[in-house]
Amino acid sequence: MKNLIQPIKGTREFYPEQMALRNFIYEKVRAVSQAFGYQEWDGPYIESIDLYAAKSGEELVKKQSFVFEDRGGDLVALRPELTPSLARMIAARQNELTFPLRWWSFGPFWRYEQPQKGRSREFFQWNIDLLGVDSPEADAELIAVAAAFLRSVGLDPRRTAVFVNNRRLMDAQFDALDIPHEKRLEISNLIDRRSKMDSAKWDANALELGLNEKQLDAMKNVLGDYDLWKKNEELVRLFAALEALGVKEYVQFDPNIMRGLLYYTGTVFEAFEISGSLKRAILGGGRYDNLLADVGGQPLPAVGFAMGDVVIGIILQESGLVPEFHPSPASVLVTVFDESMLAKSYALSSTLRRAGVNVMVYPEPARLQKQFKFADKMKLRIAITIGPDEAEKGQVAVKDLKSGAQQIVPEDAAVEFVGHLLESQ
RNA sequence: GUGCCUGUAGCUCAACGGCAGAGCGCCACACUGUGGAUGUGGAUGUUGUGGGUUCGAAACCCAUCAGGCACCCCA
Repeated sequence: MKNLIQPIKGTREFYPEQMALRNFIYEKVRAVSQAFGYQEWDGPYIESIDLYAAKSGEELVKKQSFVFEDRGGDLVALRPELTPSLARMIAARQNELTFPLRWWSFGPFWRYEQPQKGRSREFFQWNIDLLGVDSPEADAELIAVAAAFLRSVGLDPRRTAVFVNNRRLMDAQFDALDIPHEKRLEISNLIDRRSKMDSAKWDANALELGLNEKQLDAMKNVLGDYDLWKKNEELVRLFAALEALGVKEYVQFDPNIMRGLLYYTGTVFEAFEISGSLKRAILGGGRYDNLLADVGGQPLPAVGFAMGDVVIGIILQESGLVPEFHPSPASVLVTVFDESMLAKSYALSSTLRRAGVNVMVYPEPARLQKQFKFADKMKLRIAITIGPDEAEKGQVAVKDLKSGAQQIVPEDAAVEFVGHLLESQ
């Protein structure tokens, strides 16, 4: 045991129970995506480093990507995000695709980070994007998709919320405060961290970045003004659309949401658990209208978001929202009484399978006690035994493991009897 | 890359300089044609690794590896 080679730091091992959670998230993601008419797609898992160097932030490419040299000497990266692949694939077929385009994807990504709660180096991410429409209503649709997902997994508005802001609105505030353009990125990053820092320290940092006292006070007024959205026509329309879409109770305006990524141009949003142990975004996204042109395509407006599987997985578990784990997909165990009964047991299992029942056969003769214990641990519904007594009369013993009742039925009636038992939940 | 914390049985942990233990789980039996409950018994460890201090180290010191948490960044 001590000599096991350890898995690579930050990678994920999905034992059946974790796999069930991953599949649960995937199923919910798919259902919501399809409910809004989005098409599933995927890109390559490895890409040339150049794809990211063109537009992703330096941090993401240089420090957070798994980069290596292939046998031809080219630098390739395990994809740290999907949007550049999306932009390229769309640009390559821009004249043949039918817009507006609604695409979603769920697949693995890699980032070289320090693993900690809510963060691993290998993770699955849901990406969903609407391309070709530039309107607050399109932004609202994506936020509605996010809210619909939260609702579908059982997270209600008391527990989770989507916080919305708008980059253009904030830029107008920066203009009004005479904050120079070259400082806005750092100040935005600082605003992003505001909820995690104590206020005195935050103030000190802001002054250090070059704000004067007057600007700092005015900035704090802006960041505390939760009615600021009423001054922005885009946000007024956005909230009207959210109300019509039936998700308004999930959404709040918050001027402190900035988001680090450089390419956002308008609406930005992030979903959080309101009172949980985790101060990490469940999902985040926004409008990015310049990206297609940046990678060499025709200009194309776009809005989308991404959700990692790690944070939502922790929240679902901590909230008790993960469905009960069923160790085995089978509902029936056919026991093996002894060597001479092996063939009969296999034959019965085959008959049941052809009738559409998921069936396991105990793989060797063993004490029935052991076999029933196994069936119990695997949470199977039914155990069937064919011993000498049954075999002699052409019968089988069917036991309902939930009620404990066992019934002897003719062999050729077994399929029907098992079917009834399984239907009776 | 920086800081703090933790590595003891399959799991959760105790022992904090003096014989390495408990609970859960596992296996067997009570009960050789039937699971969940109960009882009895049993197996499992180079105490992460390497070195040092000491009559004596799981414990103290150094190094190293691994993990967790936070910073950074972000899904």
